[in-house]
Amino acid sequence: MPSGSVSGERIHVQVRPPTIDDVADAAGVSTATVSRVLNGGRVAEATRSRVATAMAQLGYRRNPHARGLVTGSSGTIGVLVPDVAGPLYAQMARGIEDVLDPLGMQFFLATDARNPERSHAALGSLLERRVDALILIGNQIPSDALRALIGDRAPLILVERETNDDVAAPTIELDNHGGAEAATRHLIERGYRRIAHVAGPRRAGAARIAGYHAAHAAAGLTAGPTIPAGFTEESGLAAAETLLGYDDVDAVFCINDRVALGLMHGLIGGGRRPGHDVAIVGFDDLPFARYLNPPLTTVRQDARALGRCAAEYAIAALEDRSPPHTTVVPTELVIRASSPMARG
Amino acid sequence: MPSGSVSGERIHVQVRPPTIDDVADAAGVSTATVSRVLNGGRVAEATRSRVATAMAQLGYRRNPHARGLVTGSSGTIGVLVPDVAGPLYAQMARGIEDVLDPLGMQFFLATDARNPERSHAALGSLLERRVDALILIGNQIPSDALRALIGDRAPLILVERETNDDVAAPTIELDNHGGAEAATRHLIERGYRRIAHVAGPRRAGAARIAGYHAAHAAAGLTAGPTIPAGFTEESGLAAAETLLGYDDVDAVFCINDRVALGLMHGLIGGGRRPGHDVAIVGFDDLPFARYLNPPLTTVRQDARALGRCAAEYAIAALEDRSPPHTTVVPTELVIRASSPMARG
DNA sequence: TTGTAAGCGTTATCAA
DNA sequence: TTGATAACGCTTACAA
Repeated sequence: MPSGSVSGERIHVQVRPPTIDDVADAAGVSTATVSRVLNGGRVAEATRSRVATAMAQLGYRRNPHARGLVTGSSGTIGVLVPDVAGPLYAQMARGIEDVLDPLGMQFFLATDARNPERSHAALGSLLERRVDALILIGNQIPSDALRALIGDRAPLILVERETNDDVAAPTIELDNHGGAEAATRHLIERGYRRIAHVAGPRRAGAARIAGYHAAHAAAGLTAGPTIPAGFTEESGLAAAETLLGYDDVDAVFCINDRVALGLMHGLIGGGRRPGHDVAIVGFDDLPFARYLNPPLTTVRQDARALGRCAAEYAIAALEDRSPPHTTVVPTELVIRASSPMARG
Repeated sequence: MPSGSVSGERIHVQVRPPTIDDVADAAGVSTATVSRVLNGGRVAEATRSRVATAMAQLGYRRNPHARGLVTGSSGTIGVLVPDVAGPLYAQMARGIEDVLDPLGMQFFLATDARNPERSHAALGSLLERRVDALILIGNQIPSDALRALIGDRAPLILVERETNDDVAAPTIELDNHGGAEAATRHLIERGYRRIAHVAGPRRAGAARIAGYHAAHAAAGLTAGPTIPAGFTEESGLAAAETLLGYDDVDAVFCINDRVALGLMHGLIGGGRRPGHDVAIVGFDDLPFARYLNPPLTTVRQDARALGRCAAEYAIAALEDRSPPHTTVVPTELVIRASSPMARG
């Protein structure tokens, strides 16, 4: 015998969420009819509204598990990024959300921290979730391993892939070469003659190095020193040490804004004035760039657009419209005070 | 009659992923046994290894939809953030991932851009996904609306809630008051006597204003002007305009680093030298802070730890271990060159 | 220790 | 236009 409820007592019952059966009962129709209302099938208007009322009253939400079980799809996309904390990756995620959200789709975000082992594990758990498609950003898994892992489970979209072997999948890339070339050409046009490059690793880094050289070649100039670095302020700071050794360098093109920031810091510490003694150009146009002292000339990339593009391709692939094989997203040079006309 | 396969032809068949039945057949056991292996039930070692082999050979992955359907849970947590692109939110997401990943759980990230309408919609789609728990970051939905929407569907964890009405849910907050007080006290101790505050909106902003006043009160000083601003460089720049009007102000405590950056930029533009004519303190310790010129004194917050904490509470709630009602995460003052000893 | 079988909440195929 | 009903792939009593 259940104990009587004491006045003021509040019994917490975990209520079972309403099912399609509950709705069908409430509306006096079959579950098939409710399902048709849900999925936009042919239903008499009167019936439809009765069902709609019942759903609203019960606060019905369809169960995605049951739905996924029968349809074989999850309405979900898996996104693998190197690092959630990178502002550019966050922007890409935002772009992906821009297109998924209106479609009622969501995405799982996983990170691999550029670690191959972690990469495999993350991809595994994404596939485990039965994502309908996969967007891989800055990925480094070799193409054969990728294929072995993914097979035909889900269409694949690659963004800024970091290896050179070809994968039979739509790829979206930033115009790293063009951006670097434009940045370097800008410095040349402003009268700088000894332009160093603080370079980044991997594929994107290599493309920017190539662009840097191309601009020199086009102007009939000899490229300056290339100093290898990473992607953070810290490695920019380290590059400054090296650069302070060259007193003929009058401009530096940096692999990105964060490196440029570290570099500027180091140069100032070494008694050189960015924007006066030495011109600086970055890459990315992070929010802080225009507020630096001096404001940083840089190559803007629209990471959000990249994300949007990737998501659109993913949707296209799901709908059997095959997306283009390779897309290159343009960059834009933003000129600020860190690269004035050379005093020469 | 199916046409014979032509030599060299490659027929692309969308292969049905292996099911638990396939594994059972391959291993010569029942599906129940396979399920036990999967879920760590009692199985003879010999059987277990046979099943494991079969799973490996087939490349079996359990279907989360079927699983979710019967268990009633999804192994998934919903996270609602104001804005994916904010570096701090990204760090929180990372902290959440830190604890979810080892548990084989994943999270859905939704954003509301501080927009109430969007907030409801995002929460709806998260609930639609049948997330097992919900982490709301910087949320502004009034408590009654929140309860109406969520009910008992999922345990709720609140991080840095931005309204004042109380919700019966575990809440994690940054020590905004303490951090602001420490920053202001630091300026006072360094000999500054006319300290302005570039303030932020909402609850966190109010707590920091209170901390700023508390430090003044404790020192028997009168607080300087408080200039309302937002959270970006742009509003810091605008605040600089105002501040240039006060020539007695010798130090500024800013709501965050981005605002401090904009402010410094504006002050320099107005002929005042941060770290010389005027001391500056920020909040957050974003990566760029220590590389500014001068390096920015700021209040570090460990957003990743906040995220970890939230995820742990969510897990605890799922396991019926009730998490503490309110947790305040401490901050740490990081002293750099933007706040030297006052010359006075 | 293992197997049998009954759901879980949908969608989709038939008939009516 | 509607309604039965059989999957979908898994977990979990209950039996053996």
